[in-house]
Amino acid sequence: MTKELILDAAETLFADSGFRATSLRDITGVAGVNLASVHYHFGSKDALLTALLERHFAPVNKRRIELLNELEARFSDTAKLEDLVRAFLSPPFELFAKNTKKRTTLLRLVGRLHSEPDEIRTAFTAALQPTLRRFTAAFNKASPLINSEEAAWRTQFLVGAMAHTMLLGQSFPIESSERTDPFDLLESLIKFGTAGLLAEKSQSKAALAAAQV
Amino acid sequence: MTKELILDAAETLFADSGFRATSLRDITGVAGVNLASVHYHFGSKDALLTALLERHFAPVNKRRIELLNELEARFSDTAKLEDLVRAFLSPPFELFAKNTKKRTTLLRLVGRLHSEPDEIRTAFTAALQPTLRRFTAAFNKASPLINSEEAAWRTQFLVGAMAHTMLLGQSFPIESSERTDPFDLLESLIKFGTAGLLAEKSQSKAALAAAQV
DNA sequence: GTATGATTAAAACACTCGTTTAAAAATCGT
DNA sequence: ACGATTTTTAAACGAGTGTTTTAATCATAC
Repeated sequence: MTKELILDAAETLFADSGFRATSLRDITGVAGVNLASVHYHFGSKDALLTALLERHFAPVNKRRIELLNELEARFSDTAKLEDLVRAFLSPPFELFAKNTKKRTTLLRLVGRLHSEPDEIRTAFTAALQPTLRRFTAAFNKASPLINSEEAAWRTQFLVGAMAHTMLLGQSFPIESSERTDPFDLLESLIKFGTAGLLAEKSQSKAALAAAQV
Repeated sequence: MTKELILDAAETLFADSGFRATSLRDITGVAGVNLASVHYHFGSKDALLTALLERHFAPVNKRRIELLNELEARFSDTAKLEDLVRAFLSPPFELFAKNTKKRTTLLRLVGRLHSEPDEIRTAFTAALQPTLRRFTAAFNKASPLINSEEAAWRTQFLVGAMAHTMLLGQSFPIESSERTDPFDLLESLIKFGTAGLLAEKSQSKAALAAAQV
């Protein structure tokens, strides 16, 4: 029980302020448990973060791969790019939809993790890497205008757009729109990313120079 | 002289490890100056960061607005979207190109600032906000398929893709490509962002539900 | 050359951090 | 009901933080 209290508190605080800026005393204070119980149950602050990631984000990547497998099985080698993008982006949004209490907390946490200092981010990034490789290959196959190197770059662009959007969370700095259904946001992101991935490749400066010879 | 040494060292260290994780002793150690000189010249660690931003990133936003003004003056109200995107994205890349010594350090620093904990990021984000508003309006005008709210969202997507890309910097996790000319990266990002901004708007779930009545 | 002001230097301050220790309390099987 | 195990508690440790203080050094003008 204490274990859950700690994880819940840590989730919120990490999402709000980041890993390094959140002290164990902050966490145990919010959770209403003793300071030492963190080390009793998890061993260290780093291990607490690992447990946190394991609890929520391992399932996200698993779900992504599931969806990708379904698409590839169904459409052999002609899966529509938009479906692929959706398979990549929707699992984290679904994740938070299930945890109605936390609302956008988890989304912000994911967004933030993408930009934590390197020592912290490494574990998170490493876990994402295999998933990214699969999707890069799938994007590349579904977007014939670009080569594999370009596909890898653009996948990173998509990850960046996603992470930044999640980090902003509910505090989206747009005056006009009070209606910020995260799933509308997801749909916009899918359209944006799909079009970006499909765009004609630009010629590199090196290629242009060679063409003029 | 000491002032410059401190700024240079802080730039690199902040870019590598983030603001919070970098101690003043780290900075003065690298700079080879006394610890107290930071407070003598800047007043505090926060003020040091402010000075850093002022030195490099105020010119970036100024340049963006300059380029935007030129485009709008030249093409009245039909500026090409790709040119607008280029006007927004290229100044930070030009910035680092001038500082040949530092290479991608500055780029990584900008990328990281977009995701520092809120207290730190606020100043940086606030400085970006007016620029973002101008570009959002310009994007909206040049991309007739989307409304102003959608344009604001997509501008944020673009910022996210840019920030993430800059943060990755030279350590781009792509095996195949050793040739990572940052300006090729910029061109790809422009193509990606332009296409994303031009994409047809998706119907929101609310709109779909209304249509079925 | 010496007085004046700007800069640097060394040391300490008050505080927070993650972590550890050791005792108290609670839980559970028998 | 008691003994064993798990969990919680309070207190402290050592290291590291930003900041301040005080004295020493430097540069510059008279």
